[in-house]
Parts: sequence; C-alpha cells; structure tokens
Amino acid sequence: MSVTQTGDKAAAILNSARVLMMERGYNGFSFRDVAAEVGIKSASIHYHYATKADLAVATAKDYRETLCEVANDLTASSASMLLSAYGTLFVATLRDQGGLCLGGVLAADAETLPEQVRTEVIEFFDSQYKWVANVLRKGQETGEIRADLDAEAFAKMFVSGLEGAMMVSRAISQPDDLEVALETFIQLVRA
Amino acid sequence: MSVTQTGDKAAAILNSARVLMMERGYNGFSFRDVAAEVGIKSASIHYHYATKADLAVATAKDYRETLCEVANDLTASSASMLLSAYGTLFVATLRDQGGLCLGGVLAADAETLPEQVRTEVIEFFDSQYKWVANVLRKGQETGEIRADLDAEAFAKMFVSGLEGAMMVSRAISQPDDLEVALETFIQLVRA
DNA sequence: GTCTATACGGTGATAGAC
DNA sequence: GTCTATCACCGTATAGAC
Repeated sequence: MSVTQTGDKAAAILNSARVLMMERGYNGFSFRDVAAEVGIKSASIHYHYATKADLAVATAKDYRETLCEVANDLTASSASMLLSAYGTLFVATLRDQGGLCLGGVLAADAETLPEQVRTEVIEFFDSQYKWVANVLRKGQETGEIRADLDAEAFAKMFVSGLEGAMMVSRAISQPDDLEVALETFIQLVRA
Repeated sequence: MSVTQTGDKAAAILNSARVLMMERGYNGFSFRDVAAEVGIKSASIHYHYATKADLAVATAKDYRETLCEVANDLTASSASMLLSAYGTLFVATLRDQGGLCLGGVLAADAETLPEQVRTEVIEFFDSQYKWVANVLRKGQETGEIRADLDAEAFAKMFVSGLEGAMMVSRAISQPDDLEVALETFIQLVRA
C-alpha cells in the first residue's frame, strides 16, 4: 500500500542513474551498472523505464526540479553571498560525491545524446541562467553588483564557467581549483 | 621517399581522430569511424597506433603542442586584447568546426579515460594556465589588468570557464553564448 | 602496410515463464 | 515486478595471409 506515486524501486533506479551519470556521463553508465546497485537484473529496469533515454530524461528532470527548489530556498545577506551559496552547491557536489553537475555532464555528451535528453539539457540551463540573472539584477538595484554588467551575459558566463571549472578541476585532480574559480567570480561581480 | 617522420597515413589518422574526438569525445569515436574517414580498415590503424589509448595520447600531445605554438605566436596591442585573441581561438573552433577544445572534451571524459591519456590532460591544462597567467602578470605590470587579481586564480577560471562555456553553448545550440562569455571575461579583467 | 577473419566482451532491448 | 534466456549489434584487439 504505497502512497508515493513512484515506487521505491523506481526511485532507487533514478537515484542510482543520477549518481552514475554525474560520475561517468550518459555513455559511461549502463543498465547493468544500475541494476547491480539497486539489486535487480538489468532487464527489470525496462519495466520502470522503457529505454535508456527515458531513464535519462526522468533523471535530468528530477535533478533540475530539485536544484531549482534548493536554489530558491537559499538565503543570504546579499546578492553576491547568494551567488556564492549557489556556487557552493557545485563545490559540495564535487567534494562530497566526486561527481559533476548532471547538466554539465550531459552538456559534454550532447552530441551523442538522444534528442529528448538534449531537450532536457536546454531546459536545465534555461532555468539556471534565469535564476542567476534574477539574483544579479536585484543586486544591481541595491548597488551591490557592478552596474555595468549585463546580467544575462554574466549569468551565462557564471553558470557555464562553474560547469567548466568543475569538470577541469576534477580531471586534473585539483578539486580546490573549483573553489578558487568560484571566489574569483564573486570577487569580480562586486561593485 | 618521405622526409617526415610520421607518414601521411599516420598523420591522417591523427587528424581524423582529433576532429572526431573534438566532436564526440574519447568514448564517442571508434577505430571504425577513423578508418572510414581515412580510407582503410580499422585493423590497419593498429599498425600505426597499437591501442586506442596510444592514439588518443598522440592526438592530445600534438594538439597541445600546436595550441601552445599558436598561442605564443599571437600578437596584440595589449594584454586584454591578447587574452581576447586567445579566446577567439576557442570561438573559431566551435564556429568553424562545431567541435570543442580537445582538452575540455577529454576533461569531461576523465573518469573513463586510460591513465596515460588523463596524464596528457593534466599537461594540457598546466600549459594553458601558465600561458594565461603569464599574460595577466605582464598586463598587471603595465597597469592594464586589475592589480587586485590573483593571476593564477584568474587563469584557472578563464581557461576552464571558456571550456565550460564552449561545451554548454554548443549543447544548447547557442554558439554565440561563447563569445558573450569571452567578452564578459575580458570586460571584468580590465583595470 | 593493408587486408580478411575472428575472438571476446559489453551494450540496450525483447520474449516469455513465474 | 522480476526473472532467465537470448538477440543483434558494436567495440577493441589479434592472427595470419598477401
């Protein structure tokens, strides 16, 4: 008598897929990997998610919605502190999980992605760009953020820049570089 | 009577591997893809490069050396213009080839990369960070670049940020976003 | 140097029993 | 819902003829 709409197994599959994709990308994880983690056989996953693309879309959608909620719940004493807190979400993901942002990982795989998954990637960055640009505009109203910045332009640079810093710092085994990049971004945005 | 050390076929294979990897990553291209482009069979590639890892290492090394040469040959009237010219190399690659920087692509695949290839990725970013940091320090001496910036920190943010912007802008089919990000970087670095 | 043939493992996906 | 069994690929890599 489950009350939740998605069963425990479906949620476990989603979670496992998310972690694996954040580590190894869309082409770097398999149904068999997920099955082994969840404790079922790979054929059983198709019952919950018909295709790999379906699983990836569901995972990405869930990830985006969760991140949007978390971002909207962030509180800080100023716009730049809010941006810093947002960036710290990325820092924490890399430090605690050793994984990248799912949006960034899928962006890297974009050229080999099923169309439906790529559509989700577009929605992901749309949502993040909007959130950051909104914070920036408010900070400009209070005079805290440089007025000569184009909020939309900086938002794109900031989000995609964090993705790149995350990716590269992990690749060269210098995870602290991500934090350095974040701090530099914050330094530059202040009026 | 070839005078070059690497034969025409070896060079053609290297070139094809480079283009394919810049588009689809290490796991996204196969010996069969390269073979089809070069006009031989996939088994023949092993004669020139014993394993896929060997081919990738050779490709990455060649890419790094070439990029270092190109960067060192860049001329500009100021440090920020030099950084802009450097960034325009990335813009041109995305616009003309539709491909990413090989360093960035391999960074994204880092977790599934053979060790020797990953070592090359580290060398790649070492070299790029050094080049950019050097330009920045010179610009700070002339007073053109913000003196309160840490050259090494900005170099890391700039290079890895460009990689991310390149990756994301391609993924969301907004290639012009890369140029926007580059211009914002340049704007922020000026004193 | 390049070929054909092949070994061998991994992949997503399906059919049908339970 | 999950299983076993199986399929039709595709991947790297090797052996040996030419």
